Amino acid sequence: MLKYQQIAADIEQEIVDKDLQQGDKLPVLDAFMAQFDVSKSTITKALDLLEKKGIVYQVRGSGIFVRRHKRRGYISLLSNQGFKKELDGFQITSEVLALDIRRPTAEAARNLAVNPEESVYYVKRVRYINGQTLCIEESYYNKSVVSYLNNEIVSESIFNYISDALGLNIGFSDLYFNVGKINKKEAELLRLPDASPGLFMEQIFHLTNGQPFDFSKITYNYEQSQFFIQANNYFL
Amino acid sequence: MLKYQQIAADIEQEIVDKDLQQGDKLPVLDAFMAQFDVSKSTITKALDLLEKKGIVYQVRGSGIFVRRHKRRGYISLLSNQGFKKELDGFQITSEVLALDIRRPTAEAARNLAVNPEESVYYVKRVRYINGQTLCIEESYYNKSVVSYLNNEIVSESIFNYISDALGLNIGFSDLYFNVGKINKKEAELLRLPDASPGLFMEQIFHLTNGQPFDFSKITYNYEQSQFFIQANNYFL
DNA sequence: TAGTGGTCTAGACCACAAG
DNA sequence: TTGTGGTCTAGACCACTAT
Repeated sequence: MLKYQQIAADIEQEIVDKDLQQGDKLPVLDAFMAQFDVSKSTITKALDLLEKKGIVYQVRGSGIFVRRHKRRGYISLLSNQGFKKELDGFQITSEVLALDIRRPTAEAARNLAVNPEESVYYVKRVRYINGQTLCIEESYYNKSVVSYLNNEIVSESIFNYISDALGLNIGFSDLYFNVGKINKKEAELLRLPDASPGLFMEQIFHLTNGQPFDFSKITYNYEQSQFFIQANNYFL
Repeated sequence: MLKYQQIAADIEQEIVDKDLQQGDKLPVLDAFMAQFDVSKSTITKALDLLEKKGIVYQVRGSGIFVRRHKRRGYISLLSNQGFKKELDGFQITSEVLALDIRRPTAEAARNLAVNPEESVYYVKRVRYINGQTLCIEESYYNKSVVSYLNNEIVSESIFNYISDALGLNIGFSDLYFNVGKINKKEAELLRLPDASPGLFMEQIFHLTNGQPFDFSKITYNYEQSQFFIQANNYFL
């Protein structure tokens, strides 16, 4: 692990351990430089990482402060990998409805940037949170990247498998969503009345080298769908 | 403007001018160093900024590539300032339903971190996109930050006023949302049937020094609500 | 092996905030 | 005025990709 990543992790851990709250001040740069025995740039890099993650904010001339939102049970749309951390204390399980190798839809082929003739993995799951339906998920995986999947893998965290077992590095993702009414089939799976509100999401995941490997379409149970985003204003 | 910001802006402009697409390769670092006559760190800083904005991705040992999503008409949830840029070609207008100074609700006071006795600006608007209802927006502004508002300002972009006229620096925001059914009052304003699906968003905006100054509750017309997010995987 | 991006340093200097 | 974070440099060295 790189120095600045380790330092960032240490500082983050310290925030958790000391249960620091929004607005609490962290030590000054000089203190961190001494503590970790590294140059100013390395500390800055570590803090920039924490800032990107939405954990601190830096104020010139003043100090470094903790950024911590207070609401629990919201799904973070930035931490990519589905749920996990944001929902600690919440139990996520999956029921696998389909797992096979097939031709992608035109839409899937386009989003995965693969030839429509080329087979892909298809996975359809219903996901549950504390026993209640959370969402229906249909995923297409580029087979030349994700070469093998089985029922066991697909019942657990597919992303853990991809990064840990396959050693692939997940880089970034594009996420689109809109709101509408669910159809009869979706209503059945989500155990909701027909034409209930629904959140429809599409997400394309890329490796760090830019290659798309996963195109997913997710329909959320509106009763369980609470999301949050921490945005930074790089935009001016 | 700082060197690295200017360089980032120049590179971004060049991507637009040359109409580069997702995956297109940019010049190598050495070329940029020569072109702008700055050190490697400065170029790296500029490219990191563009990476945070979701405009490029960098691949070690390979190069720097353009990242560009293809779908148009989606509202970016990361570029903070409501709409504007993402919706070029789309006309956004506002109808002001209320503008006054009042005691905040308990909820607004909590989110703005002000005393419940302390008056705040309250603004309620309906926003239209190409003449169709887009959303209902109720906003509370911390009066000790946003000291003055009038009907003219509030009919246009409040954020432009805050940054340009008041000279305040908008830093980051926390955004929460869920999906449900709109009530009768909301249905009227959005010109939708009662109990239509709706997206309910709450957003807290902070200055760069961390002070919250705007708490907004927004109800979106589900027919006009298409959103996108470009996420990076800093999370591992 | 050569090319390319990433990390890290030490230090000079700048810009903003607080007292 | 002092403290604090931010920018920028020049250069050494490292890690990954492509060929």
